[in-house]
Amino acid sequence: MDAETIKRTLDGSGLRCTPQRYAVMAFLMECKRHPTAAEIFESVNRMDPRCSRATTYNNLRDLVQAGLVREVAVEGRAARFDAKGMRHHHFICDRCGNVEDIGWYNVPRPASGSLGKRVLRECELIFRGLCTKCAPRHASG
Amino acid sequence: MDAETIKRTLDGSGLRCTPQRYAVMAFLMECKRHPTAAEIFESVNRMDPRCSRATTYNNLRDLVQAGLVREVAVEGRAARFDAKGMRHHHFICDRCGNVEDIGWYNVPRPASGSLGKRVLRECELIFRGLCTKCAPRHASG
DNA sequence: TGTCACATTAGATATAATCTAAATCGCTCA
DNA sequence: TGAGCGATTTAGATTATATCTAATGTGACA
Repeated sequence: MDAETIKRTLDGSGLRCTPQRYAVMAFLMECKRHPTAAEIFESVNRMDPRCSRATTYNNLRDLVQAGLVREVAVEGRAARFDAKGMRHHHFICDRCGNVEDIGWYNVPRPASGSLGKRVLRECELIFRGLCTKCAPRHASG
Repeated sequence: MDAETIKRTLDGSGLRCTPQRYAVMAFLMECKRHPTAAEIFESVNRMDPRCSRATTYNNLRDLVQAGLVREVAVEGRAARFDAKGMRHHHFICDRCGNVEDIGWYNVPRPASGSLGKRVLRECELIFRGLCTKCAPRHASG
């Protein structure tokens, strides 16, 4: 994922490509995990101390609003973030709260009657259980 | 939903049926909305000032752990709660954060290969968009 | 009635996220 | 090049949400 691609992605969404915003987006794009805002801040700030906490949160908000990044709320824990690359669903570990990708497959929409006058924008599938790390641990104790 | 049913439900989950716990459970069972913890506390506390904030949160945690209540995390907002009655999916309004029920229908599980060694416990569908209240407001301004 | 585990409490504390007001950046246009 | 100006950034305060603590209460049962 080269710098030019990220710059063009930001430009295409009407977001100026500032060093801080670039750093947040680049980090999310190369990050295999689904980091929390605090993790993103730490990581980006370590690489470039010019990026403050507020800026990290501001940029995450902007990126989510622009549709470039997805925010995943997790019960009782900090939200996780995720650059929208290939479509996928999410698996959330009940034990450690980690969020992982599950390959995308089509989900049947609800009957139009059950939506009423609501405007449907997105439709996502969330799986819950124990992740690979937590499953054996849980089994033994 | 009579008192005896609630008492039996709690007993059946190994939870003592205290007045506070009963009040939280009863409120959730008769509540059509999906209230936040703060709303549950206010409502229950108004009816019976003996139920403190900590107790409300403690009991919500216990009820969720016992599988009687579902917690729904909402991006950027307080979590919502929901007595598990009939199975259903959820619609979350992007604008006001309200959570509403969508009639349940079967969701195809992921291919076992994509789950790896994960232990799958639940599988839920989340719809996002604008609720009935917010849709017209949004269209006009 | 005494005991013990479970429950509850008020208020302090922790955690996550946002707000504020001032400073700075970096386009655009001349 | 440089003035104007809206977008962006900043440190730290503040808010919102939830949990913890240590003392107290409660009820089933011997």
